[in-house]
Amino acid sequence: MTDICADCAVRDQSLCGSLTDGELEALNRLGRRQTVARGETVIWAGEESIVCANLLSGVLKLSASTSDGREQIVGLLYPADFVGRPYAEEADFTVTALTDAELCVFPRKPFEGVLEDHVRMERLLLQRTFAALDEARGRMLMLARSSAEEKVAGFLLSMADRAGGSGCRASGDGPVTFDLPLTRGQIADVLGLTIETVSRQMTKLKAAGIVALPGVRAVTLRDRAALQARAEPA
Amino acid sequence: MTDICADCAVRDQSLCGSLTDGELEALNRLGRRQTVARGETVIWAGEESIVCANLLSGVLKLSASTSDGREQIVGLLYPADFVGRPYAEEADFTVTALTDAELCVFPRKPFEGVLEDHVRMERLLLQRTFAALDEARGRMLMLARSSAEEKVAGFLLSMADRAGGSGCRASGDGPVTFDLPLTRGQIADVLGLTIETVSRQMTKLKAAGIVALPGVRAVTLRDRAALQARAEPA
DNA sequence: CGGCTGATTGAATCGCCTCAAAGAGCGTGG
DNA sequence: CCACGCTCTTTGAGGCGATTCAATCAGCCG
Repeated sequence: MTDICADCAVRDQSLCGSLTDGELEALNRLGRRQTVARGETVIWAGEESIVCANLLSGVLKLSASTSDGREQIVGLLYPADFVGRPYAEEADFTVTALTDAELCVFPRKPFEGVLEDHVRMERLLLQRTFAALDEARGRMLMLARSSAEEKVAGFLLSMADRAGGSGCRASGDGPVTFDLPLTRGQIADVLGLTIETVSRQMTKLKAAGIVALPGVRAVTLRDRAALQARAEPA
Repeated sequence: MTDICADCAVRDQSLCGSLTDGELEALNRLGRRQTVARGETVIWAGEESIVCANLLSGVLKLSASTSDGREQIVGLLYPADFVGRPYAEEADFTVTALTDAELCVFPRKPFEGVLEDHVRMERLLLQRTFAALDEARGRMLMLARSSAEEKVAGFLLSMADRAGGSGCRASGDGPVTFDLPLTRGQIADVLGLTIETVSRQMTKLKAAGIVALPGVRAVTLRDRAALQARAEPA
């Protein structure tokens, strides 16, 4: 049998890290690799909640929209993050790939069974869900009480931290360059702003010499401390 | 031994509903009743996470603030809701009583032990945490994308639903009257508005004949459909 | 070179906030 | 019992930040 877990890049960071090689068997039988292209939607809000998954590579967005089309990104998912909503018949949020991505997908019902058979995995999921809840609540403060400048500055900082492992040039306070996996419009959806406001704030930070924008997607932090000062809250 | 669970009003609705009378013993030994007065803070953000609890009666707020004092209420807690954050060394949010309230308090560490010994309770907590996460994310959409009018209308509807059991006069679309457990300022903190804006929106709804305000704390829904139309999104 | 998508910039508007003052409800003490 | 002080609410006037609408610009691919 092909062992899809054998070459799993996130084996130890994901939920599966709580299982022994033997226990992994059960999941191994259940899971299947799936690649999704940038822009593709994996889960639709309002549809039946069919699958759960581990994200192997790429970045996904978790979004909610009003009936008249206003959208809000309520979370971003990175490799090793858990995707989906066990114990719900219906998905409340839409999951869409921001970059090409790879998932390890499990049918929800059988996955719930595995969860129930493996207490350590269930406990790890509980801890991650708490962490996600904390993050969501922190984001509520940001959305409701931060100015556009604070939102953009904070967002750039968090993206820089997140990109630390890959596109990083230097840590400390030296210039760091990285690529944003989001368009201006998507950044606006994360921050609860409009695309024009995000653009204006970026331009302002550039004019202040705090960041440089070598390309449309690229960002260089020239003065992390100044950026931090403008991010303040969150 | 005194059995504090014996006369528990929320025995079956709370996390404890997952336990048999026998299993309840362990929690019974751990827990202690605590009453808190309106305005009193139970958990301080940034402090060590010492306790978890079940809310027995009253309403609590869960809030976050920026370093410069701006506050946002990130959740409301009602009887039978779970309070606190297992598996975290530090509390990220402040919990404060909006009304006089009664809690069944457990020291966090020992509580985690009980959680680990009782899989059904842990599973129930997982499901509740997922539900809280869904709610928090839905609230993000509201905070970021709803107008002041939509926020206030939606808030009144949700409070009416919540008060359904107690202060209700009639269901359906007839006039329903209930008391808000929150001041205008606290409503503003929930909705990410200012106190003045909340007041103005309430006045506007009253002028439109959609609600009546028999007292400062009391609200009567005169036209639920119209209110729903103004709430739209969320 | 068009044509497309996404980003930037500008001008004008509007919604909500800020600041300010007055009013209502309520408990306390003279 | 009423005056007083306190907190919360309402209402008004004015300003500012973010949005809206609109046009231009940059990168990319056929």
